[in-house]
Amino acid sequence: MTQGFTRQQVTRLTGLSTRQLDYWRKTGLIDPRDTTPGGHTRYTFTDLVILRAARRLLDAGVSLQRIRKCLDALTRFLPSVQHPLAELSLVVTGDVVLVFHGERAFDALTGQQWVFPIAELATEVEKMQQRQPRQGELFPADDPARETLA
Amino acid sequence: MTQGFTRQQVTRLTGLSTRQLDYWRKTGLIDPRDTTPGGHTRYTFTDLVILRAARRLLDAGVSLQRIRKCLDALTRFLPSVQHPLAELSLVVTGDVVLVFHGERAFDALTGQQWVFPIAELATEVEKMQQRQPRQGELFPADDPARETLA
DNA sequence: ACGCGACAAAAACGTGCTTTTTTGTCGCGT
DNA sequence: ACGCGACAAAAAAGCACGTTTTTGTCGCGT
Repeated sequence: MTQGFTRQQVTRLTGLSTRQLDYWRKTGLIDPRDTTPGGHTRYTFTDLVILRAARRLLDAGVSLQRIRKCLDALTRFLPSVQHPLAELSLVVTGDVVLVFHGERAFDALTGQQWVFPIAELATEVEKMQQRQPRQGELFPADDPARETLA
Repeated sequence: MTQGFTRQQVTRLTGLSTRQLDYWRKTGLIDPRDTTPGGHTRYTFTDLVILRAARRLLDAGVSLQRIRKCLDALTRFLPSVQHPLAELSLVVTGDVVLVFHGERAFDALTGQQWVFPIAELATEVEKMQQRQPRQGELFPADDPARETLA
């Protein structure tokens, strides 16, 4: 297998600058293990995927600080996922990153779930419509004490 | 069929206040047709669905101004969809509303598509890895004039 | 080539403030 | 009940500012 990617290889593969690579490594966004005896950095394949994703996020207008938080949150909310960015689908709009995991979607920062199958709303309202009283009859919305005579 | 929903019925079905209904109608977020000779408003079923959705969006922390823009954008980007809010799925996070239409997802405000199947990134990088030259060989990244002798 | 340090420009963030939007409440007439 | 108008509180948006983060560039040593 590969021994690890050099910095230049990574810049080619990701389109990131060496400056960014260094800074990101220094600030802890990634932590490639050093394998060269001379203290040179070697990036793993997983690092590559992460960096590639980060690049796209940047292009999408997501700031680096937000990306940091997202990555933090991902590993926090999905500890079972070994390589979050390789297994998940992200959707970015505006300044928010959504994570799709199976059927669920949630905010990558807060972990809050926010799925609205609006279609179900229609049926929901329809159902409420069914229970609508005929004319001027009030129905006991908040009267739990109302018991039928069993 | 129903002749149309009265204001009170709508407040019950949607959980919205009469004030909101009036204001929203006045500011053009909805436009129920008047059917009563006395000038009383009658809401259509579609209005109900829209209002119900708007309510949930509000609860989710989306401001009304954003909802306005979203509704505007929806009818603009998906003119083929007769009743957007009844056919689409929305995902809300933070201050953004995503629309899911079939396989695609895009920002409800800008219409910009932002889907990141990160998994495909892996294979993408893998492919680039394949084409990687052996040692210190430079490969002609931007040299289209390089022709083999055919 | 890589890693590091330093300087500076660009981008993003937070904060406090003002303006606009939205909502609640009351009242009056139909 | 509905619709409307008016006043005020709450919420959101916009804006200017200083601070922090991020990036580019240059240079030096390995």
